[in-house]
Amino acid sequence: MAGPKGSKYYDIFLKFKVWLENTEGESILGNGKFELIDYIDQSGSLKAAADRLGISYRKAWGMIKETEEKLGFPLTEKHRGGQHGGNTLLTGEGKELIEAYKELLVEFDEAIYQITKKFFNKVNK
Amino acid sequence: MAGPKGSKYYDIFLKFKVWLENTEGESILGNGKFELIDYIDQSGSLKAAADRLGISYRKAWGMIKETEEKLGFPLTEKHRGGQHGGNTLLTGEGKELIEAYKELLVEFDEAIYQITKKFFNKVNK
DNA sequence: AATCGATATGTATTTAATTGCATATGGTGA
DNA sequence: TCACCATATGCAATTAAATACATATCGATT
Repeated sequence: MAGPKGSKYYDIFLKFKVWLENTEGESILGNGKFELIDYIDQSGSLKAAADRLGISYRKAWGMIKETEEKLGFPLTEKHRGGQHGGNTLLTGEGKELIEAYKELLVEFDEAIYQITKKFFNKVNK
Repeated sequence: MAGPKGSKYYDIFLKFKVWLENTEGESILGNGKFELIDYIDQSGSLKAAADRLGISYRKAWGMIKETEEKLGFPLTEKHRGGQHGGNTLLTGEGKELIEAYKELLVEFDEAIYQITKKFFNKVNK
């Protein structure tokens, strides 16, 4: 980590996480679900997104369902049937959400840099 | 949340979390453990701190042990025996750590305020 | 109408995390 | 030296979370 080799917190790192929560304190979506939604957007398929994330289709499906239920509106538009079995696209809200989240992460990273630096300066020796 | 009543994300909140991690990606200490350490500092007793947090002594003891093992140095100084059974105090490192963490949280809160506001402005309506 | 592949979903299983239980240790003051 | 009470720690038990398994539905294309 920050600081010279051998300092107390040399191989300790400060990590952070952001997520959306409802009034009951239930997590609605964090990084994993954002990634899933992003991949759905890129591939047009829930199955493809699940494969890419290395999780089961069953799990990915459950993640989306749970998120949409808690949010109260859909992020995806699913179609089944057809020669290719079906597909999943993002709604306008879904697209807006991943865009906003990506920007959020960038800004978070920037803000955190200075804070982290200061923290380790204080604590390392 | 941010935005007028009735807006899409009206009762959705953006939350964050910070914690220390080692090179193996194991969590070393997050908010719960910081709180525990802070209460130990205030009370001079692991048991009192556990009671205040509403967790078992067994659990609190395990939290401290695990943290110190992963960190590689002690945050507490335990004494047992005596009329009152014993007590637990913070080491210099322990005190420094909770001080630094408290400041970190304040700075995080400040930084996040603007970012959160922007996020919900983008995404609400 | 038969095929194919993704969506849809209940149920069972396994694994991990938490909690609780029981019991030992140690030292000060009465 | 006995009682008291917090620290110390293994182990059982309970819960919760993640994964796997099985099976159904749907509709464009052939």
